[in-house]
Amino acid sequence: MAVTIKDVAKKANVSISTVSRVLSDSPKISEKTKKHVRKVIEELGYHTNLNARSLVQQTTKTIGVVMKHSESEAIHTTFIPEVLRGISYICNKYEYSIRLSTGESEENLFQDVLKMVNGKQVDGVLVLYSKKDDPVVDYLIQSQIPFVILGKPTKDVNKISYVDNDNIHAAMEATQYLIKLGHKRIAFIGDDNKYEVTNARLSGFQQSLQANQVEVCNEYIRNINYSYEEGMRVIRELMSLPEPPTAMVLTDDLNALIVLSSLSKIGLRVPEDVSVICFNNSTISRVSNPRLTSVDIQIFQLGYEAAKTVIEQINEPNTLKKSLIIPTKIIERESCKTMIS
Amino acid sequence: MAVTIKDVAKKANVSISTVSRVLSDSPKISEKTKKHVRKVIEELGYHTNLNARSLVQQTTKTIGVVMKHSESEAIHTTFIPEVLRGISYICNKYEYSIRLSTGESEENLFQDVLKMVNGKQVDGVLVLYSKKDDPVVDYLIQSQIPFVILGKPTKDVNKISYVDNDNIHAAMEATQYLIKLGHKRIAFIGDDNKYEVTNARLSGFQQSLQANQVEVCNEYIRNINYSYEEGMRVIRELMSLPEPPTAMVLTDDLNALIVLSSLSKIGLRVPEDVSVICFNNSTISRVSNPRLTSVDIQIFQLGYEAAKTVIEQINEPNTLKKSLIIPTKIIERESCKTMIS
DNA sequence: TTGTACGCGTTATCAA
DNA sequence: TTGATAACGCGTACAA
Repeated sequence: MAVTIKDVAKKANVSISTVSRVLSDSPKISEKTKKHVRKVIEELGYHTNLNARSLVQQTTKTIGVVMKHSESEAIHTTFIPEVLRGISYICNKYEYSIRLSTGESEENLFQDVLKMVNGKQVDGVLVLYSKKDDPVVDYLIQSQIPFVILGKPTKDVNKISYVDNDNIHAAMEATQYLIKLGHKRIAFIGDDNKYEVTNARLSGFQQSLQANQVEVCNEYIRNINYSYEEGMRVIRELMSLPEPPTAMVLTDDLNALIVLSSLSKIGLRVPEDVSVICFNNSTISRVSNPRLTSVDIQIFQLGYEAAKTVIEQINEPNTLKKSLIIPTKIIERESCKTMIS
Repeated sequence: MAVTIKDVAKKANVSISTVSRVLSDSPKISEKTKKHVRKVIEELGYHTNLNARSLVQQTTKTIGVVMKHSESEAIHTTFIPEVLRGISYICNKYEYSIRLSTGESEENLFQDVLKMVNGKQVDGVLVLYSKKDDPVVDYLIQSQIPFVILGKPTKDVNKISYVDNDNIHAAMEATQYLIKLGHKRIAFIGDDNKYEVTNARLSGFQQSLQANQVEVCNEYIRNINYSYEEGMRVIRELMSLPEPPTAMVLTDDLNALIVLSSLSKIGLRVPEDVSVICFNNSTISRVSNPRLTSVDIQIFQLGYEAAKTVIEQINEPNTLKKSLIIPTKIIERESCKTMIS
């Protein structure tokens, strides 16, 4: 059995409470006994049992991080490690720990969340996605636990704190960027439209076209879900249309990589034959061939602010729900070109 | 305050212990009272406080997962989400939770680990990397907590359970593969050589050359650490050598992507001018242009088995330390070609 | 400034 | 088949 506060007390010839007070550096304890007790703590190699502390303090100093469920292989490869970095940065700073909740299926994930909040294992929760009719979010609202969504809530917006980009606006800008280059036949290739991000970006795309009196052509709106084969097929179809697109906006740079390859396979060059702009600006954008012009959504910052907001909500539970929009920025590289008409 | 077992007991007119027994579905309780108590539990919305349970049972049913520290931006992008998938799969299956330990700096990470194992917040630990003189591992050994390394330990091999590929062998095979295609001037481009993987792969590379009486040329051994600029520089240098390499083995496919771009920039084609084989076989390998011949190290499986081993060690602490080697396989795609001499 | 005693929410042992 | 009660390890009023 591990060494407890009792053992320290006994060996130091003081009471348990004294030890406890030394641990929390209470000002009511003389420097002398502090020194003494600390020495004993050192000698015995004592460490406080965080479970016991949680039990009495009714707080865990840990947040639950809920990822997309992973039954599909398409965990957003470029996204996860980077948000995790942002989240970790804050958690380290505020001395919070992270409990990770993945889950094979949606049901599985839900149970996992249920368990950790019902089981009082976390003080707050950070949900890394947003989608319609998510039981997880419904439950979190009802449970009253502080939580924030990384993404735009699909409902109950005023009951939920969230951190997000303005994806509609960002997509408008991206589309606008292509239009300014003279493109009129612009395709939109999304990924998993179960999630709100994709929908928001599509919406922005469409709005931008309309705002610029460019005809929105439904044939140009496609979806490849991180599948190479699907990408090949879609690109082939798109480019063999009577009026093939001259530019494309992609919702993720991994998908953009697929499109780059597909285009190359059928002998088309980027940006000479078709311009490509994508979202996320992950490492992939920076190293592909050609390097991709990409909308930087500031993934690290997203994680950083989201985690920070969770902790704020924990510490001031009655504060208003807050929403934070992280700015985006188009990083120009080599994949877009003026349309010569 | 949340509803506790006491509240249930009171409302159901039974003792606390009866409720507890119902909770664990003890056979000593009559079906009748079980039904009754369960109904009350339902009505009150009672949920077990897992901290309290951990306290008395001296077990947490959670494992700590230690990632590389993240001060560098180069969290191995392609690796993390996929191992996490494997780990999650097992954790869900065995009803374990995951506590994630990242950390800005090495020191930071170390403190994090210290806290979670000293604080009795985890039953076991999974370290997702291996490197020399790692204080984390030293501490884990000394602390007696069950743990496993995903990677090859640098020392104390018989005190440590680990799951790994045979990276030396895998690198030999990859190199051999190029040699069989007729290549003699083969470069090796690694990534962060702080970690054991890179070293093992380099070693295998060198051994293979020697075994095949191919001269090992130190100028051919390089290191680009997920840096595009560095990649450009190295490739330029390499290819302007009097005798430039005709083939390369890369330790990661993200780096391979950089090399692909660099090569293209200076007008060299893959595989016509230089063959490229890489490790990890992530999505990137499958979608790049050309698609990369890659050593599949089975990342999911790695995570799966590692997590499983941790749980086994937890449940049978006195069993021998076990090491598991996950087989690798070269996935042939488009980036290698016979050398025409 | 320090000690006593109780409570946090469970599980487990021993009686009944 | 059920109930009291003692742990588990810690924090904290209250008392001294």
